[in-house]
Amino acid sequence: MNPIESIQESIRGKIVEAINQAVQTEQLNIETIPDFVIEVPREKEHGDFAVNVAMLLARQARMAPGKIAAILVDIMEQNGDPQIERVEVAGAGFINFFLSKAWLYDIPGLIHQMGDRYGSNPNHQGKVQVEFVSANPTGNLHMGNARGGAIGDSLANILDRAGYQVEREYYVNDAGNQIEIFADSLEARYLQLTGHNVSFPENGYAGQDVIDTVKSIISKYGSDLGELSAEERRSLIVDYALEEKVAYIENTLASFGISYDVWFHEKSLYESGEIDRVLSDLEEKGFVYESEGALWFKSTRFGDEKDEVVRRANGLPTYFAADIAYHRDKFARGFDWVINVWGADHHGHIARMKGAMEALGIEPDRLDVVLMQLVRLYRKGNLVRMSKRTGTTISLDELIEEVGKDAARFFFVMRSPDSHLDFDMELAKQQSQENPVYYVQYAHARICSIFRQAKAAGVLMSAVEEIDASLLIEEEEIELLRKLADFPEEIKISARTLAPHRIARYVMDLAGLFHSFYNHHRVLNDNQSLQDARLLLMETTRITIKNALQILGVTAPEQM
RNA sequence: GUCCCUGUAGCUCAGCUGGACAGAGCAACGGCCUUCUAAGCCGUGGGUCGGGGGUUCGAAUCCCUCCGGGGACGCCA
Repeated sequence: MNPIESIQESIRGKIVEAINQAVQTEQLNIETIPDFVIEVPREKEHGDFAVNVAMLLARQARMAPGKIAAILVDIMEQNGDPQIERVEVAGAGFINFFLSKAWLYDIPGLIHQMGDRYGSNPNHQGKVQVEFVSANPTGNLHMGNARGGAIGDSLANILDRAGYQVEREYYVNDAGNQIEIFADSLEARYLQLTGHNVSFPENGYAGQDVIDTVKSIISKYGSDLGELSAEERRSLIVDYALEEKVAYIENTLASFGISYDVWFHEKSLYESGEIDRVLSDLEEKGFVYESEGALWFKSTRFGDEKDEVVRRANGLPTYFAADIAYHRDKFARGFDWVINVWGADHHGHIARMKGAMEALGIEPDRLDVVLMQLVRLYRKGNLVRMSKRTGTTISLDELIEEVGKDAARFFFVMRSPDSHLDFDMELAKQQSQENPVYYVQYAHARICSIFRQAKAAGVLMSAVEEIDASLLIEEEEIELLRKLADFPEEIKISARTLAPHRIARYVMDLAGLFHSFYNHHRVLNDNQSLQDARLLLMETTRITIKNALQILGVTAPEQM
């Protein structure tokens, strides 16, 4: 149920009807009705909804927009409609609708009835997969992964509420070249720590975490794996390390409020032969060629800047080859829509990935990539360079430890993915008005507090059917109702534009309207029926705040 | 050099498929607690929407160009 959408559809119908009547009575001479917009004006004086159809018809009808609008308004006035208080022509030819408030007063009952499902729209169908984070299991999760986690998970929640059947997936890069390098690094550390004099590979993973992992291997298996062949020892070490890393990632993300439906292992694509298969399929279709000993995909055929290697001269497939096989597999699993959340540094990968899908006969528009810009960390107003070398890097578990899950998740989705994110550690930790997370959570806690007070005073809210919501006539009440009604539409737009930050903004606005109401009017008072109406307003505001926060992965505390 | 993102109030950002005098939070200044949590509210000031062209009845939004910031251009992932 989407109140705004219903109203817009109803207005659309009235406009179309009026146009048709105008044509029939020869007041208007047009061929087609253009795709007009029903928008919510910024200014209240411009009504509840405004329609721009008269401007769009002007050229076709060879008539001034104002005149067309006047004709349509005239017809609509004659038709009459209890839903519409008045319609008027304004500005350059806008048709402004002023509605009767009846629809607003239906909102609380609707929300109360839907409860934690309020905001959900059943009007989208299909299976959609959201793949996000997918950090290499060779190191810790960093700020970029954290942002990807927050965006991906919220996006999945939004799509779920928009009616899609959603699966969350993590792609574990546990095969290929980098894993060989990872294994080299582990092996070198193992030998070093067990008293052998070996050098560390130049491009190896030099971090402390690799050393820690090796130490735990030694404590578990001892410092002498001499029984094993070099090959067996290597695979034992790397398998152990990967398992440990994946478990770490899974635990950390779980404490970030994220859990996946599927952990897909790149290794399985090698084992099943899927990579070779996809390469030979591409070969069959003539989309690959050999050059300098390597096999290349003709991505330039699909608008990419240059072709891309899929199999190296040494015979090993590249990451790209595995990714093609992986994405074909996603669609083979029946997803209608596949969404990847990637860091901006992967943008060059998009064109060729879509090209590869096209080459395989998969409509490339079914793949969407949400590209997110980088995160910059600030401490006390100073930019902290994220450098592993100097040790200033902060991992996701450290971040959660320092600022808490709620603040971190909220901050990461507060900005559009397109926007570089400045993460202010001090602000995230601050428990004050400067911190938007607390502002929203406080609104929820305040409402809960009202109900605690009511209960203590022996006050109970009447049954919803007996409550007269039309007693809510104060400006703050009307604006709150209006905002509550927007929620399903907000989710719909967020789903369409893959924009979780809209929900963060929405809930901040909603909290603001609540606080304003709270400071102007009392809920608990001696007017029983007004008190009931306000209690219902509070209850439905609370539900909506909670639902919005749920989407963002932020808790809604009952007390603060 | 090519491609992607970005440039909106002192700061951080929002502005949905172009729409009516450009918004929010913070910061600044001034008010509001004997009544449901002041982690709150109310008010004031503050912007050539990077510059310049163009399309349009209408441009922060679309196109071109220039300038600034970030990123990507590997037989790495």
